[in-house]
Amino acid sequence: MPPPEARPNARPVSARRARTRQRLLDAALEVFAEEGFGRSTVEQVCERAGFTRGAFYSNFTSLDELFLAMWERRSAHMLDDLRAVLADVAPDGPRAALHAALAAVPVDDAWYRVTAEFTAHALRHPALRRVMAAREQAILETIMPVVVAALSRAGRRVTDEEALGRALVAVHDGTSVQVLMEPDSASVRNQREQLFLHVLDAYSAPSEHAASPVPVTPEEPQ
Amino acid sequence: MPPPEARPNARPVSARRARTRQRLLDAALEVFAEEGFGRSTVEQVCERAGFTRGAFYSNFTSLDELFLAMWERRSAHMLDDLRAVLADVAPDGPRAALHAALAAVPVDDAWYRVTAEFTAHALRHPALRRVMAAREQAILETIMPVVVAALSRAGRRVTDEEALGRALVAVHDGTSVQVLMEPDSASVRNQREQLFLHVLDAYSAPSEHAASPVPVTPEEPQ
DNA sequence: TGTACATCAGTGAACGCGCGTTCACTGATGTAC
DNA sequence: TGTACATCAGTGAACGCGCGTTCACTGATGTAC
Repeated sequence: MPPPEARPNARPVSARRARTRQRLLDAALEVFAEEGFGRSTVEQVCERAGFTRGAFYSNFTSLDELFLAMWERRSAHMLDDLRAVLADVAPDGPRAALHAALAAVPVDDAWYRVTAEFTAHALRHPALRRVMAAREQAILETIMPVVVAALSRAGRRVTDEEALGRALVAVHDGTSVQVLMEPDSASVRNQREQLFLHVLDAYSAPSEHAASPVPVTPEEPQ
Repeated sequence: MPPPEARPNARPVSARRARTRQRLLDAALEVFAEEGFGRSTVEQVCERAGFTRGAFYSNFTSLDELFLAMWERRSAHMLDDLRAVLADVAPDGPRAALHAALAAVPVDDAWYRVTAEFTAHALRHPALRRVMAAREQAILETIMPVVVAALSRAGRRVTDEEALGRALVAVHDGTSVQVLMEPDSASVRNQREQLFLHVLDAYSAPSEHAASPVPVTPEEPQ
């Protein structure tokens, strides 16, 4: 039976080594967020993590590899959080589910910067593009059952699941920048939420046997 | 009367100098798009433009300054294109206006990468953040009158212009990545267009005196 | 239109630093008995 | 539980390259007469 990580011929990773890797990965996120990926150096990451450069080369072959490892770990982690939150809080309908989801995936300055650069980088490298595509797929598989269920409880059925999923991701990405650019504006945050609700509405229809087939979109706040 | 560029004490820029600057700006876009901003060097930009590094320092003080100048020029140029196209093609209602606008702002791989990195960079530097905010404002002022007019011709009036404008920008940004990640997928492009139409619909209502107050969203293709 | 001179704009060589990458080493961790 | 040995994981010094930045220079452009 293969070891947990399923790497065929890999030696088991010692605890010390795992700690070192983790500290390098954490440092990488901080440095990349502050300096930008392209401007970050091996030296900076090692200094932040409290190691010499030799330690880096003993664990990774390049900054690119570290960047990818860090991004994958981190985004997998966020997806776990999202899953956990959605599993608990979903049952109260679309608005509650939306609030829970937005709380679970907070719009985070540092992470946004890193992901924006990773995206740009991925558009240049087919292998990374596949990584991003897989991640997006995982996101959709995580949220869509919950979205569908929450809408159903509100008396609405989803007309085109794929289109809705893509729309939600697009709205998330597109509005995140706006929130980050004007972090103190409550109206930007409200408009973001409204847009989500409008999209839920547009991609679902009243189900036939529903008690009260009302649209999801609530009174517009102002 | 101040010179065209309105720089108080600046000497007039010679034609030769203007050509050099322009070649450096063009080279910068190419190099930044290929290598990423952070990984680009003065040397690479100069080689691409056919100059020695001295020429660069005679025209700019840093790569940051070049990046900003290039981004501003380029995005101003795209905005001009958009304005021109919209001035001509708008009168046929929302769908035609949308098509015209999407054609005028093509989803361009190289430009997307550069803008993604510029955004990340701007989130780190308040001065650049202001530049981006001003650009966004200019975009809204350019498109919103046309959007409002086109909807009005379709018998609909906009309920919240600010919210609609922000929603359109967010949808543009968010769906652009998706199109670039799967450039050959017709359905991604269609879904992008559908989403735009849904948003136009959600943020407008039938006007009272309209002949035929129908929604903008057409039959769903599939 | 031609010549002399002044200023401008880009050249190319030089300097030095920061960093990537390597590697012989030492201290830490694990194992056998 | 203690000792001897083996392997692993990170250290730190060394090397060299690429690039940022400067600057004395030359050829290009403009101007006066």
